Amino acid sequence: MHGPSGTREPVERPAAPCPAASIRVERLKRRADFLRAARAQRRATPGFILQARRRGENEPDEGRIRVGFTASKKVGGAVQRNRAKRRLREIARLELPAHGRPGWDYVLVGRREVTASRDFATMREELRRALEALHRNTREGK
RNA sequence: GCGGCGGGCCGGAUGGCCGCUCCUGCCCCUUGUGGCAGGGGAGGAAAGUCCGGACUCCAGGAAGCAACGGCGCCGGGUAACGCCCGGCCGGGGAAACCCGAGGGAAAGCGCCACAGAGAAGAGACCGCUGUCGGCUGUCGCCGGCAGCAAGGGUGAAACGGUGGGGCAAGAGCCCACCGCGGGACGGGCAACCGGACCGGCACGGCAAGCCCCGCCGGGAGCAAUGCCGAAUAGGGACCUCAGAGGGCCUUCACGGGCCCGGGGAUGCUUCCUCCCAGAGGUCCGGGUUGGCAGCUAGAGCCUGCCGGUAACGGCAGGCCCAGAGGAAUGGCCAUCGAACCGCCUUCGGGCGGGGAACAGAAUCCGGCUUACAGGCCCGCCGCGCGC
RNA sequence: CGGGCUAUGGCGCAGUCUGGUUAGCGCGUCCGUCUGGGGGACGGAAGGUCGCAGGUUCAAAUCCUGCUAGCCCGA
Repeated sequence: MHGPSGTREPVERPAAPCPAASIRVERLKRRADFLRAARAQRRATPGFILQARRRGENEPDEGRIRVGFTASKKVGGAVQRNRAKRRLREIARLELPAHGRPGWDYVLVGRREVTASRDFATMREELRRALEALHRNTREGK
């Protein structure tokens, strides 16, 4: 991206409620979970759409972060869809352990063209901001 | 050197850091959704799902008939094919070469619009010829009868073509050549090719219209199928096959054996083997939404030799080459880098920009078809120049 | 994995099986007339590579083959 001087990306700011480093991120598999997440909150970014939902008290896996990925046929052919999912998986892997919250479900939805081609560092930044916005929104709402 | 034709192959490279998945080995006071190390990890089309198989279930197999579907020059290859190779015939091209669903229209039915006189075993509109009559000075015109089908015209197609003889005018009426039909004989495994001689021409097209002939095909599909676990009340209602049969031998009896009969696929029928005294289906209610096998060693890949014009086959040696399951094979960076664009050029190239097509396994193979930036190699044809 | 349907003027549909004559119908569009104007009625007109590419045939929207796009079933 930049010249050779661009050493590393900005050092990650220790998020306020920094969770345990060994936190696991589970994969969302059930259709019902996807539907519930879609009905909860959402936030659109240029590269993807983030849906998020805090699980109820009696749901299992209390301390876990769960995440699912959606890339429908609208995103493109198999190549575009898989590429979009791979990149979404990667930003989730890099950002969610530090910036996600335990007990939440997240779903990342791919968009046509953009998800597969947008600058990677920018998408990471957008995910951090979207997570922050949704969490703040919930605190104020409740 | 230029233009063209055919075939084969490749389809970004190297390294670093961080991940995913499978396999193997090791480690553990954390036997876990664990850790560490090493190794494997998309394609020529993985695609469309258009053919052919393997495999599994419908119990296994063989045969006939009917229906339906597919295929269709000949020979070969193959597990098989609608694929491939070689050949034949027809068409295109100056050639290399390319294209062809290419059996049967003298078994039958059907169709051939419009135009045209006439469209299937047809026809006489304009015409041509003779003769008779009328008109007329003549050329000629009109009408009747008889003969003709050459010329004009229509059409996609008009019942051989060209030239000559012949005739009142004409016509395969006769002749030559070409075409067509038959064909002794010769060549070829065959499709087919050549063809002495004979026939005077009769036999239009469409079968990707019905059809006839020959060949092939039972159905469903890895969400097939098998096993384990968990859960529940192995619950309830209804329906189907059905006859829970008969005889004989043996035994005191229980039981066993044989025969007839019944059932066990998904058109009907026959035969052989095997199996059965229970099996199957629908609906209501409840539970589960897990795991394992199938799952990758195969019509496999590489090399060499041999057979074959070739497709391909045989033998020997070597190799192990993705196995996921909301679905791995990735992300980022650096260097090198093709197309393409700009500038310079001593036409060899140099400098800068630029950054890689179509597309991703889902049971597995053999084909076909379609998409594809660009590059490499081989062979052939034509033209020009030089030796 | 298996099966089916559709594509025709701007829109909705016929025609395709059984090939041929002007590819037709309704709505819409445009022009004109009636009205002071609008609406409406009447008269007239324009507008179609029949999804794409090959093939069969004298002739193809129609028959055959291969593609493309959209939709719907079943396991």
